[in-house]
Amino acid sequence: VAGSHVVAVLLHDDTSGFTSGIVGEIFGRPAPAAGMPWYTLRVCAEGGGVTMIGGARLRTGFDLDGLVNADTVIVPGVPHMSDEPSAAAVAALRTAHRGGARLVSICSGTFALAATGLLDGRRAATHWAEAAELSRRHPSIIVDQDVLYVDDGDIITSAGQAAGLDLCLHLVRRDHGADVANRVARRMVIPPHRDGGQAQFIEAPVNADPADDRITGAMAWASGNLATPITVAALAAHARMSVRGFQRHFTRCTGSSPIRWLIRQRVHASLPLLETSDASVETIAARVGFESAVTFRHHFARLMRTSPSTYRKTFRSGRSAL
DNA sequence: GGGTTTTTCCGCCACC
DNA sequence: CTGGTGGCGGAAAAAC
Repeated sequence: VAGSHVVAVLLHDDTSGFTSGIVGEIFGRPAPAAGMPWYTLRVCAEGGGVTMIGGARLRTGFDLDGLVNADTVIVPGVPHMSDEPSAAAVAALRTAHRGGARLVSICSGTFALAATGLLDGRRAATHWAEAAELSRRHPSIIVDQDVLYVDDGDIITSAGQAAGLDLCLHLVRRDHGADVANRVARRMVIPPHRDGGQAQFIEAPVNADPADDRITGAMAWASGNLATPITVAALAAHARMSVRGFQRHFTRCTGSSPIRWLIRQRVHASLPLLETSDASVETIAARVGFESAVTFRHHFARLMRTSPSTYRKTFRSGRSAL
């Protein structure tokens, strides 16, 4: 598509403004750098308007026709989204998908995508409290309860309302690279990437475990010192725990083991370097804390499904026209 | 790519 | 008895 990438957000009654606001903040604001291809946002609703939580009414600039020729269609969740969406909305989503649009849902918006049948046999995420209901209604969908979002190529689903933020940043990363996504994240004053499970949010988010502070403290220390070799023993020492206890607490509050988390951090830190610097792969490997380039390539390939050098080439040769 | 060494993981048990 | 902690050792993974 020449020119601007069209993002259509499809609202439903009882929208809170929060999720649609996320979409607006990321896709509705100007590009982080002048002159680059960016997004055009269309806010759409069946009938040209929706009710909002608290009794407000929102009139949108587009009806379902706003989905026509969109490159991305985003459906934010609302309470009771699990009610069957209208036939017209389902048809519009199907048509958009057939026309090449990627379909995106936030939180319970996944139910609307599920109603199109396009998710059958594929992996999807939704809010943890509604995962069971989604499985019951659409048994062929593989509901992943352990992630913030699932990117299945042309269909991308996210777990909770705030996970929609992670997902939208992920889309920017996919379209324009990690460096641009990081700049958008910085503008919004949020961390550029959150890892892993919603598991950490499921159990007792209210009763904060004092051990979590020591874990996050160790994580912060590691993030700031990625360039140096870091052992699990050193992390445990920073958390003032035994290695065994540290591993236990880390997996509980993070959903992944310490070393896996660390490797992800290192790979993520390498992305902007690959995109914007001319440093060799070896140099970058060292800068993000891998002891050898071989190890770096190994983990990069496992997580990104490409090699560091082809990743670099992809973002050098104007992939952002997507 | 395959083999060796080192590190991490995790079940188990003992302890508080 | 419950619920958390540390240490040990074999299995698995990572680094070389």
